[in-house]
Amino acid sequence: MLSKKTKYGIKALIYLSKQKDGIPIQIETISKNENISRKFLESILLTLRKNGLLGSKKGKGGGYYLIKAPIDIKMSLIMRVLEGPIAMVPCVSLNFYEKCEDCPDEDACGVHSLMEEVRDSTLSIFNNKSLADLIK
Amino acid sequence: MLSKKTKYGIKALIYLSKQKDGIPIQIETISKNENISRKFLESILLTLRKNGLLGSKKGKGGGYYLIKAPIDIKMSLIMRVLEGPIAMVPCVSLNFYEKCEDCPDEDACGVHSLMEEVRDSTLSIFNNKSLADLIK
DNA sequence: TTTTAATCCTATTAATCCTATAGGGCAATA
DNA sequence: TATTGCCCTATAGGATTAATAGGATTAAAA
Repeated sequence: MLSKKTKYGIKALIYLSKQKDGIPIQIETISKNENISRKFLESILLTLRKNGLLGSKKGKGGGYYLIKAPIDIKMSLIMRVLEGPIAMVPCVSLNFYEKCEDCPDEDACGVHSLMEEVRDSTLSIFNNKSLADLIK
Repeated sequence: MLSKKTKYGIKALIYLSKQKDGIPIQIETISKNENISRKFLESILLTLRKNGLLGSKKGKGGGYYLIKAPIDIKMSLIMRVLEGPIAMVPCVSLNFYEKCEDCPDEDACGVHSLMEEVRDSTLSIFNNKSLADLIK
């Protein structure tokens, strides 16, 4: 299930996509327009900035803005930054791989190969969708 | 991320698939062979039984057994029973639908249609895999 | 130079969900 | 009727998520 963090983050990104390029938008503005808790949103925007999705400007007239064009922001990146691994099990995760301690042989594991399939199909969707595709 | 409940449940189902049909296997046996906490496994097998995946026999010589052949048990059912909705958001869930309280128009929502795609592709994998496919 | 308006950052709380355990009840078999 | 093993509910503890608090820092404007 999608966390609220991810949901709020995507909403904020969509909101920013609709603004004029480069003009900083304040947290408060997004918070009110999208009905998201001010402080919670603050921490979300911070991680989006730290992961290179947003730029910010401090002080009066400051705020957040998109660094790249919406069409150049893949959904797979957004999902990884906000939600974490796309795979359902760590042992098939490309970016967050971890071995199962209880599984002697990954290649022989039925769950492993099943989850690999799921990962591939999900990933191909997220890789082929950009933030721009969410705005219609 | 897949919960331990689901992981344990699948392991137990695989274990039962490998047994002779209809012979009840005790919780204790599965617990020891698959290294799963006895009591936790007990509650998992109970939900599998209540959802029509397993049968049980009480008393001496009792235990759990598969009701259907592994090939007739779709992974989509197993996932729904153990993990819950397959969709990432309730508003695109087929079996556990819930309206987003913050979204005025689902058809205009970009997240909605994106998650519908993800659901469809995941579901088509789970619908086309059975428990039998996990055993190789 | 002072005020004001913003983000930045860390810490903490509150709530929820997940994992695991406890203990007795109930049914079937021998 | 004793024993075996599932049935069921309750609950504890921990991890994660969601939200809040408060001040530090930076930049623009008065």
